[in-house]
Amino acid sequence: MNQRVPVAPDASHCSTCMLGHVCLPIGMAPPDIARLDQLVKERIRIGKGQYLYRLGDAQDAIYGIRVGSLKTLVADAGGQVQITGFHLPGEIVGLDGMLESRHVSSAQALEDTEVCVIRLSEVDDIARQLPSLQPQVRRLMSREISRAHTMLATLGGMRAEQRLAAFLLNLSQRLSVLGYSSVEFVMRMSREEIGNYLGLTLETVSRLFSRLGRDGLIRIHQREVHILDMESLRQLAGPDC
Amino acid sequence: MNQRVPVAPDASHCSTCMLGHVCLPIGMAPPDIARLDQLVKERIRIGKGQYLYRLGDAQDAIYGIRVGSLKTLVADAGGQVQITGFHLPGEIVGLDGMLESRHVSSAQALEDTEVCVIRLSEVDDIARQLPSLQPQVRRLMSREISRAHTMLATLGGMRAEQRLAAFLLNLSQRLSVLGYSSVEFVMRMSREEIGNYLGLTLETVSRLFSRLGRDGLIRIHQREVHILDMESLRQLAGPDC
DNA sequence: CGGGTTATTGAAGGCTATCAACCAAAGTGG
DNA sequence: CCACTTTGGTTGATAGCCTTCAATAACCCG
Repeated sequence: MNQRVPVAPDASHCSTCMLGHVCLPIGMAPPDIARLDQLVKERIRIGKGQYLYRLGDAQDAIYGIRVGSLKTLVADAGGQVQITGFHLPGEIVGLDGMLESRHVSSAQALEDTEVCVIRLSEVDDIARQLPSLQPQVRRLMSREISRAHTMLATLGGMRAEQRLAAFLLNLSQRLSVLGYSSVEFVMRMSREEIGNYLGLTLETVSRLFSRLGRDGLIRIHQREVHILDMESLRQLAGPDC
Repeated sequence: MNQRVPVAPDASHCSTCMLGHVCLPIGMAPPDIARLDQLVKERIRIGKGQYLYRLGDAQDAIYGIRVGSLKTLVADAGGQVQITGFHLPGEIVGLDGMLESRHVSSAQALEDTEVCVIRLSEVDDIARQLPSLQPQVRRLMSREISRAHTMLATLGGMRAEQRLAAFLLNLSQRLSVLGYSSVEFVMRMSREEIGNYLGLTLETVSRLFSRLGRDGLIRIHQREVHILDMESLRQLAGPDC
């Protein structure tokens, strides 16, 4: 099951973490970042397929992904689920569910994953000596709102092929920020998960991947993707991406 | 244009506002709510069709709706827009765009509207004497994230008729919280706006309204709706709504 | 009252879901 | 080590939902 790991005194902290440029400290002044080091006192290791939290669990912390990846999902009473996001290292999950201090979604590991635990009570404590922390948390939440709104535009306004192109470009862009190749990567999620996320069936996803391959925009084998023609892919996805 | 109105000393404050049970103070202890009164020093009146803020505007405040209604929307470089929400009195808008202190969406009045201005700098000031304020703001943001995720599930997993039924039920429920009838109300938005919001064309929306009318679930004339069979409507929308 | 906006309705076609078969890879267990 | 099973992915045929194009009607506001 999930393994809770206290952070050793000599272990990597926010100020020395390689993900500092994308994670919680993003955009903060270096002296402020040093003060974040007290914030994370615990980490959690999650095996592939395990849950970091589930709908209904008490919520008193948010989580920064250190290694691995997660999907977040909501479920209705009928058991139908909707994947609301795929999350890579440096991203913060668990931002919903503060209304009732109870998670209204679940987070499941797509591979073996480790997250930093950021307790909200500590946030309020440390914010007394670090006034830039509260606005920072708001910024992170704001980013999640904005991300969800962009996703609404994708589901509401694009057709299947556009959605898939936008999905690939988004993944490519986020991986490149982390230092990985933007044209050659492995998708950690199944066709079914991609389809659910994009409001399509897995068959449609598979077909469209094949078509993008036939058209020479990508080369794809199972979950390994090569982007061969980034420009055409961008054109497909629309003016933004 | 928009009219900025200082809040008179004897005017209604959060502690005496009729919307206290749904707006920013929701769930806060009464003595804490009294302290919120210093938070709102200004209101803005917006005429129908006018914008409260637009994409790219500097952002340093959030807004609580006092009277009227708004839609929020995002736009891509190609000019395509996606409506991300319709907002009623008591709801807070402007929660996105904190990442760069610049709005990444726009908010437009569906009718003559008045909002309370909540400056974020004041939030951080007042929070020093009122520790429950920061968590409260996070709760509101968390609610918006959760709302967006629910909407993703609607767009990703439901067919047109279900989406429209869910839309009507959602509106009905929110209006009833405000003290209005839950079975008879006026929609302030056009068919096109509903369609955009739900990822449908305006023709599909119109057709489905007509069909729901023929089937006896609702009676509809232009923007006036009577819900005749709430139960069937719920059944249509799915297990939750 | 007229002009423009908004809503309704019809016909046709395309996109995507559904149903189904098949394949590949990875376990599983004897 | 090899059948057998399971899981995930690909591809085909068909149906149907929803969009698109189009025309008409109703409404609203100056």
